[in-house]
Amino acid sequence: MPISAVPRFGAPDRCRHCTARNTGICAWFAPEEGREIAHRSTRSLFSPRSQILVQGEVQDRIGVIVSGLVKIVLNDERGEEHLLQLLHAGEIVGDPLSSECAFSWEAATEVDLCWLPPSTLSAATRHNPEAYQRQLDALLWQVHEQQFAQAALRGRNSLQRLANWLLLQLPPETAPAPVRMRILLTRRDLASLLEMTVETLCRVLHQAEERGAIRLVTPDLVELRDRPRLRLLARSPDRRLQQTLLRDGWEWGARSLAPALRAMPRAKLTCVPPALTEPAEAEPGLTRIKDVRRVS
Amino acid sequence: MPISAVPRFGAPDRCRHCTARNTGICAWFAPEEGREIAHRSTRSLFSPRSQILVQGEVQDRIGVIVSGLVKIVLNDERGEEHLLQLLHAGEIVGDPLSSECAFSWEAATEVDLCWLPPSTLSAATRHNPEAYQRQLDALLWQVHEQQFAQAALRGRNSLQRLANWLLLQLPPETAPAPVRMRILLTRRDLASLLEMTVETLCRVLHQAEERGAIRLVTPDLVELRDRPRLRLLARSPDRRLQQTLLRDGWEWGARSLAPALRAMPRAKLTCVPPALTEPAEAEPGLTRIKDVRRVS
DNA sequence: CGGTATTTTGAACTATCTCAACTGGGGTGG
DNA sequence: CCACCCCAGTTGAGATAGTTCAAAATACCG
Repeated sequence: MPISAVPRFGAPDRCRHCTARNTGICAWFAPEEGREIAHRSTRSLFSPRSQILVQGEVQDRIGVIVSGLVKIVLNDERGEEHLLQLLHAGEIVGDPLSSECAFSWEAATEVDLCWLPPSTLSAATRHNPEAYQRQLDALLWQVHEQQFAQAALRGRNSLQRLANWLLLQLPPETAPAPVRMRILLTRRDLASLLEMTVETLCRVLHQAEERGAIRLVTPDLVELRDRPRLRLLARSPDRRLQQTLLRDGWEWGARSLAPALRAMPRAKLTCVPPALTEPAEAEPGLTRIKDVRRVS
Repeated sequence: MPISAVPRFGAPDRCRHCTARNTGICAWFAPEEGREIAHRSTRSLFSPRSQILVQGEVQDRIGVIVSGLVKIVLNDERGEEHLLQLLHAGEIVGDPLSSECAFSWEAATEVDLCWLPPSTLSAATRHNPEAYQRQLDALLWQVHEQQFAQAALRGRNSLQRLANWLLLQLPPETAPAPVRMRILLTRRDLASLLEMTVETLCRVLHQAEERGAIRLVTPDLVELRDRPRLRLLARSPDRRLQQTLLRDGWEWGARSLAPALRAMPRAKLTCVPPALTEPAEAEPGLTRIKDVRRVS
């Protein structure tokens, strides 16, 4: 079913150089088990818009994302797509619980995927009690992540949702001067993720630019201009309340919400090292930008 | 902190007659463990609008809902409340992972809660490998539930969201003629859950009545008039998804296969036996209705 | 280059929100 | 027992954020 999948030849020690070997499920296994699994796993490449698992079809396997971004998509009967969640390197594609996919998994960027044999999970946990604990932690974290993501959409208008999302993607304050990020998602995908139309996303993006919070170097390259202002855009639009909330509200957000929120949808934008982007700006050839994207 | 909490005297065999003893976490323990836990657990009663755990405060314990509905509430910077999720009998209040509450847990109805000692969970799973599997299943289901709930809000207008929610609360097609349900949530809470204002909820509720899908016997008592029409109003984005939700939700609820699986949005309305509601309609005195509510 | 897909802009339209007033049940105190 | 108040629920009318449809501008690719 994955039309553009490109199966790679399997090597026993494939995992050794895998970038995902220390993250997520791959780190749960004991060394011997790891080798066994390495033998039975297969790798696939998916091109940007291809489907990995299709809603409604029967799945018999799960995969680990080695690189790239994967969308969890809900298709309604009008043909509309709803981007529910984004998955990053190290996270799991597919649903270990049910055999029939409730959603589709699609490649948002180019995706390198490592398929594990169907029974891997249960086998690993059977022999390795510690894997249980890890799996539990991972799931608990996922629940949290979902709750925070959901919370981030509530009671906010479009501009606030966008600003909030941008803030979450940004590198920390300590990053060197020209903070830049590449939006790896299409407008369509990002709009769907943030619960708005492409048109609204567009307007709101330029609104954030007009208000001096960011600059759009190219449609998919964002430069941070004024972090406090962006932070302001992400919060309450009500000016009267804004004042009072700058004291109390801030503490609130910082204390209870921020830690887990920051962990949330990172990497939908990817931070691009200044060294690589400078020349791209000097001569904004698009081939250059594509190269950068491949490198990162 | 729970102002209205009424601690009950502790009895060693308290669990024996507990309605939650076979659901959720309580079913995970081995008999001996169960007794040990029974000794160390405490019960509290919470009145409808009281807080059980407060966002931002440190929690050192988790509780099992014996009866009643508990809201997971997010307080944003403006002081607005956002109802993220509802929890039912047998489900867990509090977050086993982190010590500081990211959300508030509040009683939506009268709530009977059983507090477990902090280390209960880890202790149970340490001695009982099967508990791990159960915990995993419960969590996986919770992830599912969240995704479905989120999906149900997407790309739908207010009327569709309400109709969809009503459908999920309804007893199965096979139920006897006058299908009635009591809305246990206030308009405010339900509106928050469905992402709309109270006013919109009200209009949309009466819109569903005008279109002949339901009838509002009293503000909080709904009678199903025309299920297909209601389904039409919900304009289900994906038939398959809808079916999965309905089928699984009910089976799970009825048979209590996997404890946490009953977690579905069910029971925000409560199905009222016709025998009890008939007299209430004949003479719609509110005292009568209150009695019914207490009984159910 | 020329063609196609994506992004951006424009303008009319509409669902939902906001504010404000009204209702009716039911609890309270005289 | 009545008069009163209070609060959840309801209804109405104006304001508006966001959608929809349509078209221009720009990016992308052979």
